[in-house]
Amino acid sequence: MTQLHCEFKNAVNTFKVSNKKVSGHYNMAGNHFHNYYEIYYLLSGERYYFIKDRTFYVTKGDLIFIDQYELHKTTDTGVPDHERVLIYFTEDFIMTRGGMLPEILTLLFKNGNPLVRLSLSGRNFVEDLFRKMLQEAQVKGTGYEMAFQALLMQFLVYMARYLEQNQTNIFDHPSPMHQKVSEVAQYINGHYSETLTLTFLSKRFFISPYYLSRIFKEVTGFSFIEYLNNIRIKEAQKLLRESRTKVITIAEKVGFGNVAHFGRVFKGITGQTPLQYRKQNG
DNA sequence: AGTGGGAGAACAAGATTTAA
DNA sequence: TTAAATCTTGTTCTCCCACT
Repeated sequence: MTQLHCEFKNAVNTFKVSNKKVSGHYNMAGNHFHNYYEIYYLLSGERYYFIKDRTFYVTKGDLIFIDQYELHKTTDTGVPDHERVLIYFTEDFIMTRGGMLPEILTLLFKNGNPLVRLSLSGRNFVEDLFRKMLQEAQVKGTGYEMAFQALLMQFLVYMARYLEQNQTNIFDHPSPMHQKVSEVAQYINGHYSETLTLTFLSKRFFISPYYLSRIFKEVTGFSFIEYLNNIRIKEAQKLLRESRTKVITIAEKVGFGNVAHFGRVFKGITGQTPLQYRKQNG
């Protein structure tokens, strides 16, 4: 496994670009939603990418745009070896100029279709930009942050125009199993504030709980409880940021029976207590 | 010092996940 | 599919901190 990894960070804005070649099979671990925009580009190999409530089959030359706070995870397709480019950036990193930027970000990241399958010329163009970005981030010459920002802008504008000209395809679920799990995930997204158990869902979707548990993990990369908790904590974070609601009330609103448990899960996922999070982000 | 919101530890009961 | 292993959750109790 080879890896190049560059990061720039201060209090206000952040970007990060990395290039990773993975030999064999790999399933990611760690943070599964964050306040960065994320761009994932597959140089070679194939992956499944689960985003929010459905799985995309990603192959060489595909781009994925992941919005802020969107739950996501890549999983193995069974085919070994892949190489990808990953770019993260915060809104502040790029929002320093006016123009069309908010519209472009909306078009690319909030259009309901995270997967873009590029033409050959499109691939050449973006791969060239990615190479330059990686080089800037690696060499860190004078003004490299600005240079990186300019390259990122160029990429975003190119993609916005690309999407305007090319019909965005609606991609099929990779298999009926993926579709079934996607339905369950959609249900969870709509009902996380209620009491949800695997048994309840398995009855509602006519699958045995054991089987559901297994395919859910296989498709999403999350166990049922992990997924549910991530959705709940994501919403709790939003409430902590955007309201003054008491922690105990937030815990109830997002579906936790008691605060003690809410606090435990919150810390497990974010590494912070709810109030620490509010202090930092509220 | 008293009060209330919040964090967290320990434990038992129950639910989920895994291996066969 | 099942049983066993493991993890999750609710309860309760203690401690901490800010405020009065």
